[in-house]
Amino acid sequence: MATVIRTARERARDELTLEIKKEARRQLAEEGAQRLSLRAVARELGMASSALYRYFPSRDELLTALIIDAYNALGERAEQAVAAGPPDDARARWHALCDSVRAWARQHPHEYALLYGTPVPGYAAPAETVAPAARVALALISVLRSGAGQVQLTAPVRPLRGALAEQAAALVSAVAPEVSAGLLTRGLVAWTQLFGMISFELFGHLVGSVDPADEFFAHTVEEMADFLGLP
Amino acid sequence: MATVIRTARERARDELTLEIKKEARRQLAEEGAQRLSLRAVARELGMASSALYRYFPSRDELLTALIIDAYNALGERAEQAVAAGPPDDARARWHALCDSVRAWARQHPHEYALLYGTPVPGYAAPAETVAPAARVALALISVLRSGAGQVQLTAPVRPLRGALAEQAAALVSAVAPEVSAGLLTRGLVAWTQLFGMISFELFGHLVGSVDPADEFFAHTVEEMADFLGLP
DNA sequence: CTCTGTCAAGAGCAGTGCTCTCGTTTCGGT
DNA sequence: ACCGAAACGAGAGCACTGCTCTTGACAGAG
Repeated sequence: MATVIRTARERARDELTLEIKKEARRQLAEEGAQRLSLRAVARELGMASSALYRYFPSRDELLTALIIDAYNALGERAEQAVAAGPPDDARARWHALCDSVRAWARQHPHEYALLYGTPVPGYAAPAETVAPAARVALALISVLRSGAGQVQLTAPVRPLRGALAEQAAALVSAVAPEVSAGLLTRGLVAWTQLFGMISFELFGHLVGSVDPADEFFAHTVEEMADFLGLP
Repeated sequence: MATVIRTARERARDELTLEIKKEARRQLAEEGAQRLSLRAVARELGMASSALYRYFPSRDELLTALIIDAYNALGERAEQAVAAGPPDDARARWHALCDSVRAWARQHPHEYALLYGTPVPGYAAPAETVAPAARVALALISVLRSGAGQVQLTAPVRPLRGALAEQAAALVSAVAPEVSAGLLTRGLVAWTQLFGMISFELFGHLVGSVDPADEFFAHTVEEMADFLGLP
């Protein structure tokens, strides 16, 4: 196969592409996306800045590559956390999922900000990013599915009206046939709550109220598990 | 008073300061904070870029001024929405609060991103920003206080452990003496949920699931009202 | 009227993303 | 084995950016 018998040129190209992403990721982790500079990457790699354009057509493309890698890293971590939890304990899996996402975010704050912070102006997420981006959400849904049969809601879900009913039904039939539309909607609420809380913690909005946020986070995850009716 | 009898110089200075902020806000609203350029502001005002530094010592200082203005605009809008609601209907006030925040965010997406998106690298929020930033949270707490007596929780609040118990107690005694620590903690959960949901909507994370988000937002606000036990 | 502090403007520095050109190297087909 | 085409790295250069420093003009206070 052509993918196995590669010319020296192709091997060098692939290696350099990885090297560029590695150095870019290093600068991203240290300084943030805003200060990620193509020239600085080139300088660190000992090459001319113009040479980088043979590998990434623009700075945005390089950032997109980093975004995809970050989504996959976070998604993989979340999937592993869910898979490692006891199969019959949806609540434990929910905790594992939330903890893993928060831990990753705290370990990679700039990458988290790149994914869930302010989008780059005039930047439309390319189609290649949506699948990696969906992994965390799908992990959350897999938790709901694993506990779908034994869900015990303390309060009944308010009826879904109009467009929301259709959206929820479409999602149910697409990714979670054994979950009710009401429970899936609660999953969406918990999803936005999780990332809202993590963003507030990382972006400094909890300073002065519940910072450090470890116990607030643990408590909230538990309360949201109740909200989801997880057994 | 010296603030009334102002020299022509002082008046010109104040006017130009406002003019600069106005033009900067215009560019911010159009292009986002990332692309806000001091030189472009100066160009638009017909002055040299170096002259701007007599009014704002750096780009960050100008951004800080815009941040404070934005926090105040959002805070004022939220306070008015709460105040305009029926005094004896905490649930209606909660809806008004959430709707006003979302409406402002959708009308001023770049300013919202400046407040709740990725913080600028190496930028520590100056002390002048914390009071304006707290206004929305205080408006939320005022809703909790107005309904504190008649709260009916569908599920009891999980016990607060360790540091969280202390943090919640400190907040209660500082800003909401008639609210229980458990309810206030739920308020914090709803607070992070609200901004998480709005951020996801504005930053494009709801595309493909519940976009447009109007009905999802309304539904979630109602469910969170139940979560808070609002009458 | 003089003197002092404020002001706008211009030049300049160091940095950015990106483009174009120019030799050189490498690869695939003949 | 050769030769043209494609890929490559380097360099110069463009149009920007935030920011600093100097220079000369002007307004306000004594």
